[in-house]
Amino acid sequence: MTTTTRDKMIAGAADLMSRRGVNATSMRDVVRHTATPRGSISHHFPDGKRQLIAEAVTFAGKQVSIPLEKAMNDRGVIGGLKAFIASWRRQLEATGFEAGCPVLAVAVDRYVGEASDRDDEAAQQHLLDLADGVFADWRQIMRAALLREGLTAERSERLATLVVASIEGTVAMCRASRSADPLDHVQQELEMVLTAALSQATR
Amino acid sequence: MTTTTRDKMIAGAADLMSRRGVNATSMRDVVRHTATPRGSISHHFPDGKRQLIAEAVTFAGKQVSIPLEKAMNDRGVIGGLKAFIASWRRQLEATGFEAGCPVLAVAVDRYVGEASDRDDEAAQQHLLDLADGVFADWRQIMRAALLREGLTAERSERLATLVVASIEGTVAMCRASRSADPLDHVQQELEMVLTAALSQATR
DNA sequence: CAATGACTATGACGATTGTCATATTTCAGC
DNA sequence: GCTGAAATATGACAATCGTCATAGTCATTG
Repeated sequence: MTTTTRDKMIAGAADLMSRRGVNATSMRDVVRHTATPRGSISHHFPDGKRQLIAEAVTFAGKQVSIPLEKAMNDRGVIGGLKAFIASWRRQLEATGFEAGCPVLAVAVDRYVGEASDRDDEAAQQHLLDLADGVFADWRQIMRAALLREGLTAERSERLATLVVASIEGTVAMCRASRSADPLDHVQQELEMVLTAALSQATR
Repeated sequence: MTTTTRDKMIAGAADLMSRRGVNATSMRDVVRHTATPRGSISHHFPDGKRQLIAEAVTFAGKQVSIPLEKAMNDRGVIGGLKAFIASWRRQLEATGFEAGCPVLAVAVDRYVGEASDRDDEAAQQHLLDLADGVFADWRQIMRAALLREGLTAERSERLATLVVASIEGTVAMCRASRSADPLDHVQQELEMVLTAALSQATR
């Protein structure tokens, strides 16, 4: 596969970003971590680090949204929620609570590029828009599943926002406390909220 | 006041961290932003940037927890929640959705210090512990208020975790989307969850 | 075989970083 | 007013950053 090097760089960047944040992940770290050639970075990503970050964000977004959508279709809203949370728990525990969410990292961390881009607000907003798009994507999957179960559009939107936001926050809290306890607590409460909303809708 | 310079540096660091993240905030930025003398930084913070970050985290933690605890005591759980969310909304809108939560920034962003500390895991954990302590502090205030209203210890702990985690995640999402809509949605749902839990407890 | 293109290797560049050493200033307390 | 400590100013240091230029390798074509 000719795109192996490029893909490894993107996946490695997403992984490092989820562990350290955007600015703490240097391109030299990426090539070290993925055992890829350093000279290829400007070849595969002519727009530099900003492009690599952007591709890492959309990559991480799809990596979550694709199985999430499948789980929602196969197992319903509650099953999809369980699968969503389980995947985050797996990532946290597999990395010793080192890796969080790379999309959240972009949403929190402001990328400080080369001197010419220091005040380039447009380029900055582009990364934020990408992160926002990923969140909106996840939210939309949740929202559609809730709609299918008979909830109103407004309620579905609100609950989807609550689910995505609370899980993102919880993952960060788990990383800080090196414990999955917050995830357990949030999972229980979210399941109660959704089951209550669903039973209320079909009543 | 002799501590004015020091305090301005801490507050400025917290502000910049909430806007850009930890690593995108340089000490030169802090002194530029706060109009404080650069030479004083090693005087007031002999342990360097790591100490400044640590003090900024605990400062930001108290800045939230003190009014939060007061609101919880004065206006009850729901009123306290409203005040909690309102303060975040104020900060987001006052800065044009630039400033998020500096504590979350520390929880997501890994500080990359000088070469001698690159592999110093202990010093790294210290900052994470501090962020975790702030989250635990906020959670504890919420938890105590719920306990006072008659909820069980387990339920109070779970709901407190949900509230803090979801709001942290929501603030980051608002920053990404440059909109307070997620905060509106989460606020409505959290209020419904808490009122339902309270009425269930006193029944 | 030649050659054309994609890909890799390596070193250098200016800029910025955190830190430190060394003045210089400020200002209580005597 | 003098003195000594606290605070501030300034410049330099090594290290690292993202980027780029140049040269080398390699495979797939004609």
